[in-house]
Amino acid sequence: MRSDARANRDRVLAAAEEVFGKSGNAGSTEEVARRAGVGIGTVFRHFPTKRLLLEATIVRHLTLLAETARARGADGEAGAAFRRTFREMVSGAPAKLALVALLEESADSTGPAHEVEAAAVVVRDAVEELLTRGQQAGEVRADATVDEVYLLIRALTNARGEQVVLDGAVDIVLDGLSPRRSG
Amino acid sequence: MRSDARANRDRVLAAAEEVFGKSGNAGSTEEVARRAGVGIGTVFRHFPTKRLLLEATIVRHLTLLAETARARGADGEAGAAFRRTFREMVSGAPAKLALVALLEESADSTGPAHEVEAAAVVVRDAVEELLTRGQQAGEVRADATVDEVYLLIRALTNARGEQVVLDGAVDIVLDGLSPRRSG
Amino acid sequence: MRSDARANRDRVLAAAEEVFGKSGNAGSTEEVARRAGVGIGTVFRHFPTKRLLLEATIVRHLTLLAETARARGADGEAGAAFRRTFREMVSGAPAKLALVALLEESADSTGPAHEVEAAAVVVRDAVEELLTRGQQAGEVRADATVDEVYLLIRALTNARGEQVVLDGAVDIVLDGLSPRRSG
Amino acid sequence: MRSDARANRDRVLAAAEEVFGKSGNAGSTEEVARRAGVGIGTVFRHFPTKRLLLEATIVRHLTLLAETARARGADGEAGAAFRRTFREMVSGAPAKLALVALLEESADSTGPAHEVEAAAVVVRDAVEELLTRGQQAGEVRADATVDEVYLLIRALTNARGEQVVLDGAVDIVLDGLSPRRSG
DNA sequence: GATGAATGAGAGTTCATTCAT
DNA sequence: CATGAATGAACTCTCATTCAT
Repeated sequence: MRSDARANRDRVLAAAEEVFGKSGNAGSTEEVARRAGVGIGTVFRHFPTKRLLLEATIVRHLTLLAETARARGADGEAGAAFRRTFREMVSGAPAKLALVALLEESADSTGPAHEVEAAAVVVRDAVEELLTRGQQAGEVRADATVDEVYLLIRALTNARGEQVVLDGAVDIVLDGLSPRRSG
Repeated sequence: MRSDARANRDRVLAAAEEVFGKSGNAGSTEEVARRAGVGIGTVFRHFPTKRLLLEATIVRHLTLLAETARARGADGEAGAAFRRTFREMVSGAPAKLALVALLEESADSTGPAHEVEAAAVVVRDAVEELLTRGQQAGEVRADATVDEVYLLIRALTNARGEQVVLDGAVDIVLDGLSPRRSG
Repeated sequence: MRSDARANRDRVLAAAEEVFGKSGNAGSTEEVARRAGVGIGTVFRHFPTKRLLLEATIVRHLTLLAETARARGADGEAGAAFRRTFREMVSGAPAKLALVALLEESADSTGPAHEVEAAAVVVRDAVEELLTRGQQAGEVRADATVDEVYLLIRALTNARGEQVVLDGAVDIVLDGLSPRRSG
Repeated sequence: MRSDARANRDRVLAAAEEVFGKSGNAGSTEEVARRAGVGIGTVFRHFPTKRLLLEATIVRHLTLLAETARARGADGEAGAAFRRTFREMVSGAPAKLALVALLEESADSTGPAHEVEAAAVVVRDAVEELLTRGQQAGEVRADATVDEVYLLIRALTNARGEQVVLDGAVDIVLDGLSPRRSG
């Protein structure tokens, strides 16, 4: 029955990403169970508290994000890879990075767990690698730091608005990240 | 006793801005009452539902924000005024514009009330005026739209991070908003 | 200023009869104040608890009822007077005697106050006089007791239904109260 | 655990009948839970709003009442069956039919739900059948309508008073319902 | 291991009552 | 005396968490 349990765990996590991604921390554990097609007890067997479920959801998402970033970064020219990945992280994962912000609302507020921080570091590292390669290729301004780029990604990820407006805003930011003229 | 009531109303609003600004919609009305130093009944006398309290808090904040923007915009040279105001809106009002996003989480989800939308329009108008004047002075890129600029402000306002990182990110964005070189 | 106070007291009582008559004990004291056109403080100055306001309302109503009964009873022939009064008490005072029942719902449930019982006794006495005179005139069955008649009045007073149905039911009861054939 | 749930549901309904029968709509759901020996959450799991609990209580009571009426009505001679059932409905179910009246007090006041109305119709139908049979047997006055009889039952059901007085009042009413002499 | 009924602390809201003005 | 703002206990309802089956 090990595979059943594993399958249930995954369905719960997928359901949790939907629910928390849409309704934030206000999404209920029962809603997660319903969408996963399991009983509420099963959710709590795998994730003993709501907080842990939220953390696992975030870790899962960040891990997928980092993998995508690495895969994209391997392809082709450095500057284009950086910009493509920047765009994808912002547009392709709507409201998901926002999950991280939810942890801060969480009652006990003991800050993100180690596992979450570790996963976030992996994402940051992926961004860093893309950024560094872009800068070395002279396609991204040299004085931009990973922290700044990562903050911009997070900020835009959470922004709500029409797609065309968001795309325009990303264009502006990427222009700001292009190499400076004189010096 | 009218002045007492008015004073209490203001204290409640100030407390609500703190509480909702920090904990989002998850912040409790009781916490607001506690911070305001009044009984729970007093909060509900002034704002019959939590939703209305949230809306009043947002309107108050947006109104102050618009006033600030207009005051700043009147001073001096157009491009500098635009950039100064952009910076102030992002840095000076941490996590406050985020309040607007909270309305979407609100249970009934009937969208923001008219008063809130009206207040948001006032802010957008203030931004628009600054943007237009900056563009006419040739200090801001001509193809940037208000919606894009407003989205960037909102996105950065909600971003969490160290002040120095945030400042750097704003620099990047303002660079992206500077006039394009050759067409 | 004594007359002002007296006038306010009366307006409050009249408002209370409306409110409690319609909404029962669920009617709020503030609603009473609003209808009376006075502040909530004024209501509590005259009637220190809701319970006392309710009792005073009932006493007022019962007193008026008894007066009406006595006035009616003085007119004309005994049997007709009895029947006319019976009808009027049932139809003319819809939902008002029901107020008495509300006392039993009242939280502390220490039973009706002495004043209320005294007023109820006056009503019962008025009914008794009418009944006795009707019986002495041979127009009402001799074996009917005051308690039974009074219970029938109270029961029908509280009954909800269309007027024509209520009238028919009263006819049936009055037939039951007419002298028995072979007795 | 299905049988436990069913048992709890029934205990809650029985407790609700007690509480609402005695204190009306003012009776609290917490009191119901206490009497049923379950947690407050259990009550709300079975009946998501107080209103629904009230309705279910009424439906249950009316259903039992109709069943009793039909069972009694099948036995023996028509006039006796009518009178026996009339007595039982009035005496055997003290303060319970009154529950129906409570719905009108209920906040939203959207009137009784369909289920409640349907159950009430069943009771009325049972009364109608007994009445018609009694009239056909010449044991009940021919001009009495179901509505009138049903109103009398409801009125007397709600009446408070000593048993012996109530019995006497019922005797009077049943006399009023006996066939008219020279009609 | 899975299930879902039961639990009860906590949140929003109401309202009788008090008291400063 | 009148007023109405302030108070807080109590109520309805939600939801994370537990546990018997």
